[in-house]
Amino acid sequence: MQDPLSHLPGYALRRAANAMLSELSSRLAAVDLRYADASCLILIDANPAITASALGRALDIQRANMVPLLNRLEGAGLIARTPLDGKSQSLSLTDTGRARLAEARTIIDAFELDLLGMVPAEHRDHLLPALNALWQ
Amino acid sequence: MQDPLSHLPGYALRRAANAMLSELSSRLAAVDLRYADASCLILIDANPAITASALGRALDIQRANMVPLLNRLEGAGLIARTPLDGKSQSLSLTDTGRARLAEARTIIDAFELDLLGMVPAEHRDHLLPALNALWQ
DNA sequence: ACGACATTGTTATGTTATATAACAAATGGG
DNA sequence: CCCATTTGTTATATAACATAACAATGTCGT
Repeated sequence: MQDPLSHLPGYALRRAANAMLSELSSRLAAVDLRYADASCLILIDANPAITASALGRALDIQRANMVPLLNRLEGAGLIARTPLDGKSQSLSLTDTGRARLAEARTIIDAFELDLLGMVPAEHRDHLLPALNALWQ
Repeated sequence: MQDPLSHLPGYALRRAANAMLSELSSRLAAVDLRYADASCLILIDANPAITASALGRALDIQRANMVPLLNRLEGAGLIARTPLDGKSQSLSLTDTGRARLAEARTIIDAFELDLLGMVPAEHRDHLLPALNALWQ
């Protein structure tokens, strides 16, 4: 089968991201978290009292789409929303949330190692800077 | 803002792929094609009389999800489905499809150049092999 | 201090991509 | 020739992402 697509960086980027996301998602399912959930927990942990919209901006998720996401995390008892000034609300991890995040980190760290392990050594150190240049 | 996520290859991969896909999609909209449409046209062109399910396998798209995709391409007059053996059907580009593909190629080629141009020179040649190692 | 303007959280809604299960019809290997 | 597999298809569900609108609130310039 002729595959002219593999020569296109954009196509390879898409396929690689899909494969990665699918594998990571299934591993995170073991602790009942989605990819976006884990990202939120990590970012809230690193930025205590961050605002819902600031979190959305950091993750490039629209305000409107943060609502069901945060509802789910709050419903699972992982985060708490505290009114900040009548308009904004500050987000924080509950104890349960911190514990779950610790579990997620174990999974994620192992995953990232496996991911980099798939890349031939001579290309490995170039991957992260190259990828970050594409969006940051 | 603390951003522990940018250090994670998996996260960078996701963000880069999203940024790429969003930009390419909006450029392809100029010729009324989606990302998946363009991929199909390219692959059908490179593999004349390819079967619908073989195309789906090559693109990692489920058989069931190929149906609306191919319906759309056929409805737009870009491809033709020809019964092959009573069970399979062979796909081919119409003249309109070939012309549209030529337009798409111009857009895609320019896009891939721009994409690689965003990557610092010292990392550039490592991107494609690194990405392909992650899924192929 | 006030008024114009921007921001926040939210609801509602739509689209795209992707997943599974089921089906009839047809193929192909043993 | 039979049985497992493949093909195209329908129906359906979920996740991710987008837009528009809204009320309430904050902010900034004057």
